[in-house]
Order: sequence, then structure tokens, then C-alpha cells
Amino acid sequence: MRIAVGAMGPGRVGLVDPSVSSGPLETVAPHELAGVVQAFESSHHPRWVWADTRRWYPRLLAAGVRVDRCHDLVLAAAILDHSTTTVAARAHGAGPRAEWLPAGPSEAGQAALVVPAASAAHSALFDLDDFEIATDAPMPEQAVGPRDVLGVPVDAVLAEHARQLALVAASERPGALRLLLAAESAGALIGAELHAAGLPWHREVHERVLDTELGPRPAPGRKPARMEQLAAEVRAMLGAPTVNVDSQVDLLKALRGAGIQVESTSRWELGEHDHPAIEPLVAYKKLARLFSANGWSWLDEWIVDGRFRPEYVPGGTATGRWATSGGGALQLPKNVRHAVVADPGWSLVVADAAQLEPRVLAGLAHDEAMAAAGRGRDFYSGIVGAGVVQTRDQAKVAILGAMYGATSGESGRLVPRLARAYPRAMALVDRAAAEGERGAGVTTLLGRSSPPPGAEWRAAQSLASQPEATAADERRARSRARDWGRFTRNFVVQGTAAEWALCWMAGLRSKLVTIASTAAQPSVAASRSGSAFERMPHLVYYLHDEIIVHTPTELAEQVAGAVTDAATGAGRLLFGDFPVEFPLDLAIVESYASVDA
DNA sequence: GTAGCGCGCGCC
DNA sequence: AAAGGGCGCGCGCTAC
Repeated sequence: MRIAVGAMGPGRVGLVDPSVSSGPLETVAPHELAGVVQAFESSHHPRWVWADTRRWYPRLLAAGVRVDRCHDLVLAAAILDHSTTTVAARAHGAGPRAEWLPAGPSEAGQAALVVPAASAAHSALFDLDDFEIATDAPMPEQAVGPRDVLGVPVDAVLAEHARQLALVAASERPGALRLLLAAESAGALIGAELHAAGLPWHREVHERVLDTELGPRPAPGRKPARMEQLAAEVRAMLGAPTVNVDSQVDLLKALRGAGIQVESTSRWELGEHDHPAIEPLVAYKKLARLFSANGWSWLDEWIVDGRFRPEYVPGGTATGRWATSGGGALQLPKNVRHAVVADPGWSLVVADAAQLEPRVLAGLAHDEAMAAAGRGRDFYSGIVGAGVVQTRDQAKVAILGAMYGATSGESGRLVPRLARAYPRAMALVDRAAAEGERGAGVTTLLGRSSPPPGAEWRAAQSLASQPEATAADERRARSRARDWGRFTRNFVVQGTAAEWALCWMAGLRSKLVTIASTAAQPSVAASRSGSAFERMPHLVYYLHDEIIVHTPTELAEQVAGAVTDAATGAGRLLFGDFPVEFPLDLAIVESYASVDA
């Protein structure tokens, strides 16, 4: 069954079964919600229907309540209202179009659910008066802030839910969309759980890395001595005693003044020149990056009680990959991963999907030859083995070039060989690029569609189509068109890979519950991850094609099996019997840094 | 004083 | 090695 949750009268939360019209199952005060949700979870195992997981779920987790399934209306709306597979359904007016825009950051912001002015004023879905009453009324519980999402009336939740189900049913591919919405919603639950659990982080280990690389922590507002030394060396070598090496403009001038003809100060370009200033400059940049991005200030700000808790934003990018906010969680440098260490008696199961995107492409295109190259071995070596290119590096560059739209360089030169060997795969990405170049949308396997190009893009195209357009106008328009084509080319692959990863994680998450409930528990040492997770294996990190599970060591082998099974299951869900494999690089370790990258 | 932008660079 | 997709963040700098 499904249970919708939303505000019902001032200061009350209503739980409603969408399939019956005879009034709510319960109405409760917000502080009673967790207990009631837990009771229904045990007795009915419902799919919870709510506006926004990022607002509802953290308070449940904080109370130690975990739910299995939900339907996140904000995330689902973002998919359904833009999918090319619902164009006809939307045109036939399956209910008025209610815009459920994603909300801002859940913790600091306390922003209200955004209701766009156009629909808010007269839409039956949002009765503004109810909204105001519900949110402005004094709340009995501290946890419920003013203008909180609890203020979305349960009637509005029910109406939007009905509209969404109708869109799915009337879409071109209801089965795929159902899977996508379930996976996206599971991702939303996982995102909240990742934040609640946190990534185990050893401050002392991190500080040791900083000390080794940077030396002792400098006084506030100062740079580490080692950086100062390198900067002085750079200034001396450039003969520019006052240059600020942190200023791109300043530095570029000084480099040119010293006869180094560079267009930028980026590392790769500097590396092409031979000058005594370059080595200390590159070394400086490396240290500066560590110091400012993951130095002592970062530790002070982000590591609390031995956990790193970034905020995950499921569905945060156009392709369906997640975004994060805070702490740079998508960019943890390899050298600070030493600090990711399991609790005593616990282990980390680290797994990443090997060459996920090319495998997804093979599956998407039903390219048997390409799938065969990845079967039972390293994908790139498989391409070499098939005689397409000579070396593994060439295979890698060629594949990346095909998926990203490389036109020049070695990558661009190798792509045609790939096209001859794998014509179906190449045709799929070429078609996606062509759609983008003419401004059309493209769609992933499960139904997520690319956004339309922006106003600036359209203006450039229409300018170029005028009779008085200059050659420069036309060049610009073609260039913009190709840029967008590279985006849509990559979109179908990256977006479908994100869908695979969601299915992988969702499948794994439910297997972890099974493991926890069947394992002998009393001997397990509690982790420090909080009540909902302290005795069960749980996900602690996710990065596009890589996951980390924190587990009691005695369950690690079982967890590893579940991770592998979930990967196979995800492949089945997306590609059925098509013989494309998704092998993992998997390790059971104490520290994240022990994993070969 | 701060909002917004470009750069550079970390990750996939 | 090459210059091609997606991100977030800190910095310096400019414009307001």
C-alpha cells in the first residue's frame, strides 16, 4: 500500500491512504510522527508518498526510524514534467500542471517548498490560505521550523501524486518510468541516510597527512612555511619580487615577463615549458590546493564526532547524477582518503563499477561486439584483444573520445577505428549528438530527458538563420550547436549510468537490511554512526560509480556478496538478458586509502 | 561590503 | 597524453 503524508490542519500531520476517500488513517502532532511511521512501516510496509524526502526523512532518521520505500514528489515531478516520454500525456492534460520545484539545502535554509507564483495563485493543488495557516500556526515541536514542508497540505500531496501516476500510466514507457521513480526515490532515502550515518573519519590520520605535506599548522591567516618558501623561490626565479602567486592575472604577467609564453597558469600548460620557476610553482600549487581545499580549516568545519557528513543532493544534476553541497564530497583527493577508517571491529567494503559508462553504452545500443569486449575481463584490454587498437591506453582514450565527442588529438583520431568495430554504439552516441545540435532533447534508458538549450543558445541559432547573418554569426552558432551536441551525446550515457548506479544502490540497500536481520547480532560492536545504523551494515559513501559500506567485520564477506549481486541485479533491471556485464573492483579494507585506484 | 564571475583543480 | 562530458569549491578580482 501507499501512505501519503502532509499537513492536515494547523500543527497536525495527516497520513492518508490514497486508494480510499474515507478520511485519514491518522492525524498526529509532528513530534508523534516518527512513532506512527515506525508502526505503519512494521505493520503495512507502505511506500511513503511525500513532497520531499530531504525534508521529511532526516527527522525520522534522527528518531531512529528507517523506511524502506517512498515516492518523492519533487524528484518525480522533475523527471515527469521534462521527459520526452510524457509529452503526449502532458498535452492531453492529465491534471493541471503543478510545478514542484526542488527545495534548497535542507538544514541551513529552512526554506519553504517553492510554489511558483504562476500556479500558486489559482491552483487548486495549493490552497495558499491553508498553506499560510498551517505554517504560521505555532508548532508544538521544536524540530518543526516555521514555513516547514510539513505545511504542504496532504490534499496537495494526494493531488500531485494522482497527477504523477496518471502521467506515468499515459507515458510511452510506463514500466521504465516506474522503475526510474522508484530508483530515484530510493536514492533520496539513501542520500539522507548517508548524511545521517556519515563517513568515518580519523582526524589524527588526516593531520598526519597535512603535517607530512605542509608541515606544522600555520597561525590563522598565515600560510604554511613550506608554501611560503616555494612562493619565494618562484618570485626569485621569475625575477618578480612582488608577484602574488595566488593571483592568476598577476602570475600570468610575471610568467610572460620571464619569457614563458603561456596562455594560462594551469599545470598542464606550465608543464610544457622548461624554466627553473616552473618546478617550485607546480609544487606550490599542489600544496596550496591541499591547504585551502582539505586543510586544517576543512577538518575544523567538516569533521564532527569522527564523521564527515556532506549533504547529498540526489537528482542534483541534469543527467541524474547526484550533486553534493558542502565539504567538497565529490572531490575527496586520493591523499586524504587515508583518513577514512572503519570503526574498531568494523570494516569498509569499497566497490566501484569498472568502466561503467562504456558498458552502459554497449547495453543501451545493444552492441554485441562491444559487450563482448567487456565480458569477463578488463574492458579496454578486451578492445585491444579484438584488434581495434594497439594499447590499453589507446582504447581508453578512444572510448572516452567517443562518449565525450572528441574531435581532435589522439582521441579524435582513434574514434573512427572504434566506429568501425562498434557501429551500433557509435551510431547511438552520434544520434544523441545530432539531436542536441538541432536543439532537440534526448532521453536515457529509463526516461530522464535532457534540458532544452538556454535562451542564449537559441538566440545564437536564430541570429545565424537571418539573411543578414555574418560569417562570424554562423560560426558561433555552429560552435554552440556542437557544444550542445557534446552535452547530449554524453547525457544519454552518463544519465543511464546514473540510473544503473541508483538501481545498484537501491538493491544493495535492501540486501543490507536482510543481512542485518538474519545475522547473529549480539556480538556486533556498535558503530558510532547513530541509532538507526549502529548495529547494521550501512552505506557511508557514494560517488557516481563507487560505494562504501561500513559493516561489522564478521559480516563483511556477506556484504561483499550483496554488493556484487546488486550489481548483477542492476544490469538485469536495465538491460534484461542482453549479455553486458558489470564487474566490480571490490575490496574489504580498514582504510579507504588501501584501495587501488 | 558583497554578489557574481573566471580560473584552476580535485573527483567521476 | 590530449584539450572532450558532468560536478563543487576557494581564490582573486571586478562591479555594484
